Amino acid sequence: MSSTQTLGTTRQRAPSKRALATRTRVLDAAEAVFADRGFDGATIRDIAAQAGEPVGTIHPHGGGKEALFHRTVARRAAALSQARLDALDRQRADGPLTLEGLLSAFMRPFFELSADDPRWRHYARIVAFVSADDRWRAIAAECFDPTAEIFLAELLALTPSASRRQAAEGFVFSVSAMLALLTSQGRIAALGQSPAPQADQIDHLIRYCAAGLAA
Amino acid sequence: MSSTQTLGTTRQRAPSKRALATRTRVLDAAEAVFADRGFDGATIRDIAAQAGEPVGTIHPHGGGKEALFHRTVARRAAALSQARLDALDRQRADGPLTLEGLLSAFMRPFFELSADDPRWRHYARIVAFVSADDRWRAIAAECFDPTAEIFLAELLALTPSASRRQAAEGFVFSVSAMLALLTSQGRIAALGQSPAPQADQIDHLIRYCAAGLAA
DNA sequence: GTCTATATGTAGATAGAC
DNA sequence: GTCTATCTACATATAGAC
Repeated sequence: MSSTQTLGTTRQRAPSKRALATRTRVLDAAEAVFADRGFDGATIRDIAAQAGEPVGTIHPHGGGKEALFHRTVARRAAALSQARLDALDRQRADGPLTLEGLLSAFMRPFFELSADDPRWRHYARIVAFVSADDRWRAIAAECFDPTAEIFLAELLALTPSASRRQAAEGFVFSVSAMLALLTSQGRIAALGQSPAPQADQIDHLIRYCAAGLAA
Repeated sequence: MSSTQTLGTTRQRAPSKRALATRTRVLDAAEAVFADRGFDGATIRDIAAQAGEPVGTIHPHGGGKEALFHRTVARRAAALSQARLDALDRQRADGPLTLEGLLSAFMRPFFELSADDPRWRHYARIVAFVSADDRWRAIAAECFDPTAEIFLAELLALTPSASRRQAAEGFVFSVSAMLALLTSQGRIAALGQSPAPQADQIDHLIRYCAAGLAA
């Protein structure tokens, strides 16, 4: 490939391929470090080292630590939402929606992506942080609430005896259980005294949440 | 009251009343600041300011930031465990133990203490941090696992068809739902679009978990 | 035991060369 | 756009006066 500076007439408006690649590496590195240490525990230097980039490169691409965190969360949010909504459509195509089907559409895509790609596993931990800490409420509202509203509306339709308030509580309980399964494998293994196949765990999670929501 | 230095024959082995009062204030302040900002976000200076003490006073009482965090978690752990075990005994006295009774004994004491005392509310947030982050596994193992084992054994007895592994998963799901209710009031209110009386929420939580565990 | 002052390291951010 | 070198601020921790 020729160098990027000899392209002649092309204006330098759009980021070059190389700049885009750097941005991706910086975001991947931020994802890994934020997942491992949390927002306050992570340092720009750690992220730069993980990305194999000099420290100064992080700021042009991230725009400060908070903005970098925001971008890290936002980057995969649309893909995650789309995977969930696609799964919901597929459940609907299979017949009338059930509680298990609804939960499956919400939860399974996350686990499938995490199984395929370690970066999605990092992302899952970051989602857990964002969901648990009111400090990131604005980010959660932007990235996750729209999809949550859709699933909550379906949940309300499936449990007509529940108030919206009760449905919201049950939804939050279920999401917290899902995030616990994604992030607390260590504790589960310690208490359970044996490793478990992931597929069984997910089936168990969905049964657990469906029964709880039905109650 | 007379000053502490004129007591004559008493050796200065045991901490003076004043020192004990300072220690209590330092731990209360640490509890509040750790709960608000997390371990990495909290600073010794914030804790000192909250306690109304000079910065240097924190180290003699806490022995470093990590040790101070450990002491903060450990201080109320015994009282919490005892409250849970007492509640379990009371449930047993009322007749054969049920799933709801077991969950009630584990969860209600925490909510009752939180309702009475804002410091217990801070403590609840810290417990959530410790439970969610593998970094504090050793502290969790020391402070919470012994009681968790007892309740897990009762749970296994009540659900004979479940393996230990499944019981442990269900237990972790239930604890995460409980902690979500303690820490995510903001998100629940936002999704639910109306405030909820706490008593109803706890009843709902216990019904939800009991149904999930029965599944 | 309590508090003041300070040592030491490292954080986030930026200015300016390439 | 990329990278080097550096600035400023504040973190934890401690040494030593009271």
